[in-house]
Formats: sequence, structure tokens, C-alpha cells
Amino acid sequence: MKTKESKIPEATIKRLSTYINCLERLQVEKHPVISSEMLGEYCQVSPAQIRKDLSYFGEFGVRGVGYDTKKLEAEIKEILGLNYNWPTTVVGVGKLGLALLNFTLFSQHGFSITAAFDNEPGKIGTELAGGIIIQPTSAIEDTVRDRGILIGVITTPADAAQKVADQLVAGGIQGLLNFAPTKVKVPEEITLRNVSITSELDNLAYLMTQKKKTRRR
Amino acid sequence: MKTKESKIPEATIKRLSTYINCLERLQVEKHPVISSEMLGEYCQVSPAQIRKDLSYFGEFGVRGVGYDTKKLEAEIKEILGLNYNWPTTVVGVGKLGLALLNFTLFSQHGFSITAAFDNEPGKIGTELAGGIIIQPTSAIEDTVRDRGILIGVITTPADAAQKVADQLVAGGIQGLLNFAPTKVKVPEEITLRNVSITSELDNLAYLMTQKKKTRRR
DNA sequence: GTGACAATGTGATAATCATCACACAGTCGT
DNA sequence: ACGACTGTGTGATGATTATCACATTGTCAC
Ligand SMILES: NC(=O)c1ccc[n+]([C@@H]2O[C@H](COP(=O)([O-])OP(=O)(O)OC[C@H]3O[C@@H](n4cnc5c(N)ncnc54)[C@H](O)[C@@H]3O)[C@@H](O)[C@H]2O)c1
Ligand SMILES: NC(=O)c1ccc[n+]([C@@H]2O[C@H](COP(=O)([O-])OP(=O)(O)OC[C@H]3O[C@@H](n4cnc5c(N)ncnc54)[C@H](O)[C@@H]3O)[C@@H](O)[C@H]2O)c1
Repeated sequence: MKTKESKIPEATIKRLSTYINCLERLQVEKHPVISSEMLGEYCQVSPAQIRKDLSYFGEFGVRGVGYDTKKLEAEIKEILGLNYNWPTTVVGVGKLGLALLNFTLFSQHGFSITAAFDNEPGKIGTELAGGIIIQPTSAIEDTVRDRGILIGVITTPADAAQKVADQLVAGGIQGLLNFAPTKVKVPEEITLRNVSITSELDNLAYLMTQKKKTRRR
Repeated sequence: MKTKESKIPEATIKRLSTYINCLERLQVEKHPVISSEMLGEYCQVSPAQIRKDLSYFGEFGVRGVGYDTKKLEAEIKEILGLNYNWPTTVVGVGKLGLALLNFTLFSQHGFSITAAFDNEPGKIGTELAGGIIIQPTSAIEDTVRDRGILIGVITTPADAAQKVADQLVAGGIQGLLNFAPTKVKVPEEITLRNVSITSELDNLAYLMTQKKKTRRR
């Protein structure tokens, strides 16, 4: 029990990401400096929580004054590793995949999508905005390796997710973001995150149902 | 401190949603019954966690045997309120909005999208697959009220999110799912969830950076 | 019927995370 | 130069959530 340091709550990381968004907006609105109190207003987090979150990584504010919005944004990006360039690929160029491929704001966070794959003959060879050409899934392994792609985003139907994940891993991918509603299995050393949009809606439905119930009594 | 009952962890609700997915797959694969151990395998949750999650709501298993996949799925859907029909609308028919509008699996969870809005003249009046006609945002309030729409999904750019939220609320919406990277403010009684795809990627980048660091030492 | 067995349901325990409260550091006006 | 003031950084405290361990209960073979 010597190598501590990674005692950082998962929830803290999530919040850091939202701080970035707020700080970007604050700069646009010409606020060079902000207190944890105000920042808390903006992103709906308690001031104490913000200070605690940041304190895990160092001291970024000036006592009696607050935080330099521009500097703090840069610091958080550094913490999250967003100053690095992350070559990324999307597998499954369907409705969701296309939305991600055309989403320009990812580049601001250091993600550059440099390849796309699908298995539908009609789609293969199509050129997307940005000059990316859809490749067949058979090319996943080689392309990932050759271009040093580090992050793979899976937007295929659920039954294809595991196969695609295996191919990405074979090519040497290091991180996977899976949108398919199934948990894929990957080796220990691969970082994996599942995101489920449906479960967000489910959650909403639950909260609404609860609220309705309490209102009734 | 009498009215307890809603002591259910947020994380539990999230997991319930993933259990549904697994249970659906298990039925397709002809497993009529499953143990918490096996279900844990499938959705990467510890068996004890699954049992605890379910125990908040009742007893759904048979000791010595396990859970009836079909029944359990129905029970969880009941718990989450997914057996109810939730009239839903999407505001901002861009790339992401379109993906959601065309996503057929939502209906299986009780969500039926019955209206769509945008403010771009070129899009207004367009008929989408499913027969939904894109309406101008000026019609939000009336349409939401007239059709009794309960859930609003916001997929506009960030700077339009608050305005759109206000309009939905004015129409009597009860729940909001916000995809724009800004926190909107709504009255207490409205249920609100923000979902940030970018923050999922940020999170992935952080985890990968950490892993790289520990590997180095 | 009855006993061996298998997997649930749950109180107790441990770990994680958020909140609080305040000492302390930096700024600014005079 | 100094004192009043403001807002940070953080140990202590409290709340929430996950894990453990096992007593309990229904099943099934004989
Ligand atoms: N709103 C949404 O669109 C939404 C919401 C929640 C979850 N999801 C999930 O995201 C995934 C994609 O959803 P979508 O709406 O874009 O579906 P889609 O059908 O529009 O797109 C799927 C794409 O994957 C391709 N594909 C199929 N099998 C493949 C394979 N073996 N290898 C490579 N490509 C393959 C198809 O050709 C298609 O282009 C699904 O798993 C879905 O459940 C989508
Ligand atoms: N992959 C993604 O597409 C992605 C990922 C993460 C977050 N987001 C967020 O989701 C939102 C939508 O993203 P997108 O890629 O679909 O953008 P988009 O530009 O394709 O779509 C936005 C749509 O909203 C409409 N719109 C603009 N102002 C409006 C208003 N006042 N009222 C109603 N409609 C209005 C536009 O006409 C357009 O159709 C954005 O806030 C974006 O940051 C998208």
C-alpha cells in the first residue's frame, strides 16, 4: 500500500469534464476569473465539491480571488490527458456513428477521428465529410496498427460488438467506447467504457415515476 | 424522517437498466432461468450487487434456482416505469437528433417519439421516417400541451438549450434529457438529466493516460 | 416424505464519496 | 505597511454505496 495517488473518485473525473465546458463558456462571456461559488452556479455543483475535486491534483486558484478561467481549463485538460492527440476510429457508420463522425467539437478535446469502418457493401468506399473513406471491417486490424489508432468507438448493432472489439484489440487499440447495448469482453490492459443512451432515458422514466408517486400521497 | 422508501442508490437504477438488456439477450439465447452468478458474468456486475439491487424492491428469485429471465425483465421494467407509455419529443433535428428519432429500440422501453422540432426553415415541414413532420420551435408549447407529451429530448446546440427547455416546460413537459453541453435550469418539479457523450470520451482519455503512467514506472 | 443441495435475500462490515467548517494565503484600499 | 476581507485548500465528519458472509428457503432425486 505504497503507490496511492490514484485514489481519485470516478465521479470527480466526470465532473472535471463538465468544468471544462463551463470554463469554455465563461471565457466566451469574458470572465477572466471565477470563484468556486460562481463556477458552482454555472455547472450545478457545490463550491466545496469543486475545490475538493481540484485539490486532488494540486492548487490552481488564488486565495481571496478565484480561478483564472483560461489557465484552469488548460490545467484540467492536462489532467484528463486532452492535450494529447488521440487518433480515433468509429466502427459502424449507421445513424449514431455518422453523428459522431460529423461532430466537430471532439477535436477541441484532442480526439481526431481518422478512420471509419462498416460491413455493408453499399457503404464501403463512401467518402464522408472530412475526407474519411469508409473501409470494410476486414481492414480494421491493419489500419488500426498502421495508423497507430488508440481509441475505438463501437456503434454497430449489439450482436456485432464483440467481434468488432476483438478486431480492434488485435490491431492494438488501447481504449474502447462502446455504444452497443451489450457488454463486450476485452483484455485487462484495454480501457473500456460502455455508454448507454437508452439507460439514461430509463433512468429519467424511473425518476418521473417516483415523483408522480410521491405527489400522489 | 418518516417517508423513507426512496433510499435507492442512483447507481442501482443505472444497473437495473443494464440488467434489462442482458435479460433480453438471455431470452433470445433460450435461457429461461439464470442465477445471479451467471447474470453477473453477462453484465459484469458482482452477483452480490445484483441481489442487493433487486432486494430494494422485493423478492424476485427462487432460492436454490435463480431468476426467471422473462419475469425478472418484466419486473424491472415495472420498477423503472417502462410499462407505461411515455410520449416523447426531440428538439433539434440535427445529426444526433436524427439518430435518436430513427432509433427503433426506444419503443421497446415504452418511449414513443411523437413530435420533432427545429428552427431551420429548410427542415421545417420535412417528413421523417415514421411520419413525424418537423415543426417550428414556435409550436413547441402548444404541441406539447395538446399531445400530452411528457418527455423532451434536447439535441440543439448549447446556446439554444435553455430557450428550448423553457418552451418545453411552458408546454407542461415533465422530464428532460439534455444532450447539449450546458446545464439548463428548470423548475424543481421537472426531472432533468444531462448526458454528455464528450465527457465519456474525456473519461476514457483520463483512464488511458493513467494506465500509461503506471505502466511506465 | 425427506435429506442433500444450490442459490437467494439480508444484516453487518468495509470502502468510497460528499459536506462542513475553518485555518490560511493573497489582495487591495488607505 | 498593515489591516480588513475574500475565497481557497483541506482535515474531520457524516452519508452513501458496495462487499461479505451466512442463515434461510425452495427444489429435486430417490
Ligand atoms: N439513437 C441511437 O441511434 C442509439 C441510441 C442508443 C443506442 N444505440 C446503439 O448504437 C448502435 C448503433 O445504432 P444506430 O442507430 O446507429 O444503428 P444503425 O443500424 O443505424 O447503424 C449500425 C451500423 O453498423 C453497421 N454494421 C452492422 N454490422 C456490422 C459489423 N459486423 N461490422 C461493422 N459494421 C456493422 C451497419 O451497416 C450500420 O451502418 C446500436 O447498437 C444501438 O443499439 C443507438
Ligand atoms: N456526436 C454528436 O453529434 C454529439 C456528441 C456530443 C454532444 N453533442 C451535442 O448534441 C447537440 C446536437 O449535436 P448535433 O451534432 O446533432 O448538432 P447539429 O448541428 O447537427 O444539430 C443541431 C440542430 O439543432 C437545430 N437548432 C439550432 N438552434 C435551434 C433552436 N433554437 N431551436 C431548435 N432547433 C435548433 C439546428 O437547426 C440543427 O438541426 C449539440 O449540443 C452537441 O454539442 C452531439
